[in-house]
Amino acid sequence: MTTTAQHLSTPEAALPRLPAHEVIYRQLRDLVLFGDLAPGEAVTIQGLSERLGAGMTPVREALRRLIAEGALVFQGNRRVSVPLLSADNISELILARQWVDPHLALRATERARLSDLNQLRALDDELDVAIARGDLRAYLELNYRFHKRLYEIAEAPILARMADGLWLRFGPSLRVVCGRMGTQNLPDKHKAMLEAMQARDSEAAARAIREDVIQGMEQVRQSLEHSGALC
Amino acid sequence: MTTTAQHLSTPEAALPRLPAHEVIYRQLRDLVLFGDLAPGEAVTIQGLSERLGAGMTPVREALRRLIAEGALVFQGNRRVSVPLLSADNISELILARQWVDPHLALRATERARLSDLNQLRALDDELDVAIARGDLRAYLELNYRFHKRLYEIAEAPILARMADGLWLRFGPSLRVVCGRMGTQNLPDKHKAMLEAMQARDSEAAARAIREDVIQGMEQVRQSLEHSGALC
DNA sequence: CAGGAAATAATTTGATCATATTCTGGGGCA
DNA sequence: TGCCCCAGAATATGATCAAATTATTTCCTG
Repeated sequence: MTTTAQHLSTPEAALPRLPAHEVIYRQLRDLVLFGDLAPGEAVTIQGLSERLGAGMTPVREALRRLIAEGALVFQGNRRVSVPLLSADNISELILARQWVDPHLALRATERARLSDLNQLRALDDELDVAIARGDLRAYLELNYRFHKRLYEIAEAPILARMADGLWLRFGPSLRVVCGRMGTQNLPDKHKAMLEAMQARDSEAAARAIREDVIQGMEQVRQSLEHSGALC
Repeated sequence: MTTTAQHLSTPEAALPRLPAHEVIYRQLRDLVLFGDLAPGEAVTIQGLSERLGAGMTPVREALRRLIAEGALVFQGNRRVSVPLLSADNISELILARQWVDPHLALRATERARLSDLNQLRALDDELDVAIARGDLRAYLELNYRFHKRLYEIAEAPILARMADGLWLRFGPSLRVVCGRMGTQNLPDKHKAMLEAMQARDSEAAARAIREDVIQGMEQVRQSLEHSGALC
């Protein structure tokens, strides 16, 4: 019904035919990450199976993976849903990100090559455009890709996966918050970070990212407190 | 709410009939965690399916989950295996554990009740017995359960899962190292930690755990360096 | 006679398996 | 040595069975 591009029509046809469960996984992951599945919203295996036009085995595998990553929770016996964050959860996330993100930024600054810096700048420019347009979805996606790229540059796969996992947890709430406040008053610290990176001042880069993280996460926390337990 | 029909009070009488994929997952997890699957060792879906006497669908799901947690890697084409740790990987693990574990110990100290302390002490006593007997497998399992229990007491589910995930990554190597050096010269800092917890000195507890982590992980690192890239 | 609660019937969903299909790697043959 | 074919492994589907939630019915009480 809803979904189109089921098969064959991969954007880059040259890619080696990746398996269905992998495709499903990425689709669901994006759905969670960018808030298309709201926190608390429940999904069923068979429902997704029909919605995505795939068998249930690939869907099951994708779900297991996402559950293992904390993107979904296995609510009781029969429900899988996007987790609702409690105030304590938020505190944990803030704490964790306050540690990993700056650390990765530090490493990234030490390792970044010119092309890396250019890529980050390009992403940040696109981000500005998205903000100016008030395009929430693009904002969320570009903001994520900016940080994700930073993780990759750091060349620390284990820490990067930790950071990525954290993102999966607060992504849905971020959408809710931004949808409520608009994208205008979300001044990120990316510019300061890029300058620091260019100057090879890794400490400053780490500090900038730390501020960026705190700023964003505190906004989530406050929005959560105001709107009751639901976020 | 809806369900409360599960009788928690009956420990072994009414097990809620665990699904097969869950059972398989736990079996494989223990196999990895305690080094029964050596680093680098490859597994096949069909092989496990026969070995564990289950269909391949549950095995597939369990594998996806473990891969998502970093306990196994999807070796390119057709092999799933326990990851080999590089020197860089070890450094990342040390760094990460040096942060999470003390933090969880700190929280645990603030929250621990008398029964919690007694449980930890009991585990540590069993641990001493295992060391005295030279029972490697028991040592590994009890050491893990000691730390795991600590994580639970801290009541920080997200951080606890991060710490648990890290454990899955170096577990196999720990077995290799201990198998090589014996259990005798592995003096842990658990006693100091327990004392600090009892005195409600959370800073000291965090410090003790930090030393425990560093000590253990550095041993892994050194053993890795000596024996080439394989660990 | 009406309202509600408990029991039961029905539908939905999850778990598992047997099987078909696709793809990879290796061995045999030129 | 290099190419092609085949065995076997992994992927994916639909069917089947079991469990649970929902809907319905019935019976009891006020």
